[in-house]
Amino acid sequence: MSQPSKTKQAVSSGGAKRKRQPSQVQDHIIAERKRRELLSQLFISLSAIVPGLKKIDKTSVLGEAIKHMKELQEKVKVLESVIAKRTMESVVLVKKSKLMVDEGSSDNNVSSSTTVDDYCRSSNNDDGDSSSDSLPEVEVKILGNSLLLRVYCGQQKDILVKLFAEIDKHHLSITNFSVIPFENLAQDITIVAK
Amino acid sequence: MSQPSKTKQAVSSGGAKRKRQPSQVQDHIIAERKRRELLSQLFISLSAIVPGLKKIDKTSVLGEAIKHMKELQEKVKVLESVIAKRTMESVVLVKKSKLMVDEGSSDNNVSSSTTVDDYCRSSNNDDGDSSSDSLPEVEVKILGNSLLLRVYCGQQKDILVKLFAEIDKHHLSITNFSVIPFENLAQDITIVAK
DNA sequence: ATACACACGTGACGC
DNA sequence: TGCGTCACGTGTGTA
Repeated sequence: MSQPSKTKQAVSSGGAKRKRQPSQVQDHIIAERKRRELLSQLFISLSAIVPGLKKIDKTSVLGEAIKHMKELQEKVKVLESVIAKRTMESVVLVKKSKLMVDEGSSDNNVSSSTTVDDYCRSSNNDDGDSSSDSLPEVEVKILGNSLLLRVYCGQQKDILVKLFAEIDKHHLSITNFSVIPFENLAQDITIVAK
Repeated sequence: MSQPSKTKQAVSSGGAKRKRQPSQVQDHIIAERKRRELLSQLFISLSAIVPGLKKIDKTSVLGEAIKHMKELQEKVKVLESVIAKRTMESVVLVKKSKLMVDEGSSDNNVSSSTTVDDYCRSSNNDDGDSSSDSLPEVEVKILGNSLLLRVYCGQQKDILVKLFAEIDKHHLSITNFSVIPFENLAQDITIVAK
């Protein structure tokens, strides 16, 4: 710690520069020291959360932090898009299931790309059952070129025509069919088509 | 640019300090300058990718960068777990609806079912679960004092009598009954009793 | 010893 | 005016 103590009290002439008093200089030193210490600690904290850090240079830490941050942002973007796509599929599914129930009859020209696995996913809820509000339950099985469709739903009257329309839209012919009422509240529909 | 030119060639005695030659001092200055410039640029780059930055202090930039990086990592973690859960559900679902697709008859009546094949394959060679041994699938729903029993199984002839015996054992009377064959290999039995 | 990295004190600029 | 921030040159330690 050198204290040059250049107490230069300039006169009022040309290139004069006011010198601070020693106490202020000391304050300045202390403040700067504190600032540096804070910065160093931040660097340490940063290097702690950046994974796979070979060098602990400030430059390396900053560079790797930037790189990793960009990767993270890109990753978040991708993951969010994946989730969005997933939920989108789910929504499409629910929509497809709902169109059997609702009389809204929205435009359903999605018959090209939606495959049977979509139907399978449509009955996805939590593993525990117990939530009877998510009717109808739809289940699809495939064996050879036959398709078994089972629908458990409430007692809407128009659900059968919608189901048949949907089946017909996929150019399937029904080979077996059964509808069983359940306590005047629900019904279990089983269809085999090929 | 001051050149003190303190060429102090110390002797080998006590507190001697070797002084560099002027060119080396200059190199040192230049090198340090370059290092600082690089660091500043890194700070700028960092502040560019950290969103919502009010202050552009070095400390603030570092602090916000750390904060944001932690948030990103946590977000990635959550999103990945969500996706894992989603795909898990998907696999469980497909597994639950054990549709068995034989790769031979890919007659495409049932619209393109390639994704179904994929899912089935990926879920079938899972653990050593003998695929068709988990039949029959049994599902029971209870509504009021009625009971809906659905059995999906192979074409055993004795399963019906066993089912009826079981139902009779619980003093239930069958009010509705349906058995639907499925491709000469399986059958879907639906019973309502009360 | 060459090269790099760091912390320090210090002058300067802006609010 | 003072307080906070920055960049600079420099000394020192380490590989």
